[in-house]
Amino acid sequence: MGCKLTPQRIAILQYLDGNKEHPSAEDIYKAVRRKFPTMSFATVYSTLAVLKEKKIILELTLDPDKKRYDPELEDHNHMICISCKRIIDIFGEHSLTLSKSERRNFSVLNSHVEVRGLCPECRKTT
Amino acid sequence: MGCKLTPQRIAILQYLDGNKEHPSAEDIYKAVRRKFPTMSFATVYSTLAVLKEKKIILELTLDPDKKRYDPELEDHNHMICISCKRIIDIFGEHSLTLSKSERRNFSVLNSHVEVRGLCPECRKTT
DNA sequence: TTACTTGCAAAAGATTTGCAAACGA
DNA sequence: TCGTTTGCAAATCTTTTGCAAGTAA
Repeated sequence: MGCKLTPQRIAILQYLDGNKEHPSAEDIYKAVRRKFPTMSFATVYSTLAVLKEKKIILELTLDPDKKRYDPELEDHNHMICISCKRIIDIFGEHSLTLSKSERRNFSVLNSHVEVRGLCPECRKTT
Repeated sequence: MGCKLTPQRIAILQYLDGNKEHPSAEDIYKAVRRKFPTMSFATVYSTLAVLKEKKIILELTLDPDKKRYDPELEDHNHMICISCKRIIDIFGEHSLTLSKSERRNFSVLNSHVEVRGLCPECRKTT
């Protein structure tokens, strides 16, 4: 993988693999600490930094409170529930029309749609 | 305006009016403190909370480091330079196709496109 | 072996809160 | 006047960093 596969990193990778929850660093810390009681936040953050750099996971910024992480690599977008902060993947198409000067001036790496709203559960409650 | 128009709030509003910089709370604090040397962070944050709630400004979450604020109320999207963190408005059209079940389950309040890339200045340098 | 990684604690940075004094309506 | 707002400091929360000890390759 281009970096040392320590047991801690393997545990984090296993927790993230196929995970649709878009967990925060703390969620990951709490979950993985069950296997590794000595696991520290520093290790979680440094592992996330490595995985992010190697493009094995995405760091999401749509939750205003904290960063969330996503192991889904297929191109997709997200919905966030403004009430419970649950994040849901969206795989539909999306398009954005950029003006000529925008396309000329800004070199685009990627684009991402954030949909804000209420999830089914919170819609019932409110 | 439905809340007390204190000189501090007026100064913050004036600083934000027509501002295309997408300033952070600290940017606003530094700028407005020139007029009000006693201005505190607490006042900036509480004013921003009021303006946000009254939908007079938008709180942007696309800068991973801190929240940024935008007085532009017309529907638009944003580009962020991953190098210098400059945020630029985009007024083009955008569309996102949601599946039937997505539309049925999630009540959408708004959607927003974040484009990541390099701004003209940073593209030259890199 | 050895450079990379871990774990702890402390630090940093952004944001929030408690509360008494000040003030706009 | 009176309820809201300010300003200060302290607190909170997330994330980062320094460093000695441990470990994968």
